Amino acid sequence: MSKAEPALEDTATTAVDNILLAAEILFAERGFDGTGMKAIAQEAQVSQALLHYHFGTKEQLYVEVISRRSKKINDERHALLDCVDTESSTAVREILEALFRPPLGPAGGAEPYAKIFSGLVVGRERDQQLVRSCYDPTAQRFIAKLQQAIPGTDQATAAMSYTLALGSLITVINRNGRVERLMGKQDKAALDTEEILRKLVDFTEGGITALTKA
Amino acid sequence: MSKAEPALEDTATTAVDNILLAAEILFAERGFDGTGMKAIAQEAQVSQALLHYHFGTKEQLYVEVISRRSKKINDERHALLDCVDTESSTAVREILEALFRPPLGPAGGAEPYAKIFSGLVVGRERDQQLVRSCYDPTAQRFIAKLQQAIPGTDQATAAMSYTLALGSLITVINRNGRVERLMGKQDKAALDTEEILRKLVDFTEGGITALTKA
DNA sequence: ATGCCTTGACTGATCGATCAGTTAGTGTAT
DNA sequence: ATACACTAACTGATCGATCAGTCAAGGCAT
Repeated sequence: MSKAEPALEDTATTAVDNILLAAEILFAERGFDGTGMKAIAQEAQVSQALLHYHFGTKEQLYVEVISRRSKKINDERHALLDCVDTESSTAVREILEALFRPPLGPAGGAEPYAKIFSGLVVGRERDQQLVRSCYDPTAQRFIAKLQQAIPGTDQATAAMSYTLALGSLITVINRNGRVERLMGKQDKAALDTEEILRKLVDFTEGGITALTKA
Repeated sequence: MSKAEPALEDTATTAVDNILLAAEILFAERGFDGTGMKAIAQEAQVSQALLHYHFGTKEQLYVEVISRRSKKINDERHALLDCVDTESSTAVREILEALFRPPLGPAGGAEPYAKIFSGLVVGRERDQQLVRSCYDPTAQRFIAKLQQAIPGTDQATAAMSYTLALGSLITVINRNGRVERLMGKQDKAALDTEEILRKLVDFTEGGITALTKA
């Protein structure tokens, strides 16, 4: 009993984890400039000074939130992508599913991050270097895999395909209710994630086919 | 000569116009929370108090910037959309071009707004009501036109097509250089607007075809 | 001289960041 | 075992800077 055993620490999270979680939620809801260190500290139920003690500056905390979450997402993407057989007739669909499913958050708990993720795609200057370091390497892997799956596709076309497909994702990842509103749905129920994913893959596969045929 | 004639006011803009232009630029670069009224006043070369005199609050100034620019964009969209013959074989392509070309900014001067436009699509709570009032009516017109052009398409499918197509737009409207970077372009020249527009229409038309066939 | 613009000066509030100081745990010499 | 030294974790108080917004007064047409 002399040692603390981290194995059984279930809900008893550490202060650092509390801060990261609180920061992720608030950054997602209000953006970087809209979120105060005081609000994060209150949400995490720690003192504001502790945030600076652990992360230095607000910007470094922001970087930490994004780099950690992006690592989880991209690790999951890589695992799915490596399973794709580029010779298969459904290769493109599988590649797209590997691209879309992890950020759509089937592995629980990534929902608040979705807004940050979307924001990065259209991001300001601050975010662009983050995208470069956290997402560009993975993007290059997807682009290369697309070129393998569709013979005769140059990097420019594959990169454009990747970019446009990613754009389609971010309009449905947000879950702001606009799609349902434009659909004229009477039942207020949100769309099912699997259904969205299927339509997303249908749409982007059709788009890529059109682009690479042209 | 007793009246001010707005016809010949070329570069001699009014203070209100200067404020709106400065606000648009800064809101686009730094976002709502990242932009201070002092910075807008300096950019517009007027006093900070004048901003509050003309627009009341920062939020009202923001609304004014977006509602004015969105009106121009959507007026242009409506004009193009009304010219589309839904019986034509190229109807979908023409509809998509009507959707994409105005915000891509061929009519000069809309470039800084592109970042605001993108931000609205993935927007926070504040922006969602703005999207509803400024863009939803136009969106419904495009969705209805799509249903006319592709017989047998229900509103849900057309709305999903519209949403996904719009997502593709916002990744290329930003011009943050990522597409060129992922393409591995040696020449630092940015992509031509007309070329981007063509690929965008190719991609989204293929996607919509896939969605409506399914 | 009346009414619309425009301004400098200013307010209280909130921002991110820093500080000295407290607590708890750990190793170490006696 | 006991006393001491050192460190990581954490906090309350407070800093200067900046925030959006206010106000009385000046300029300047008609």
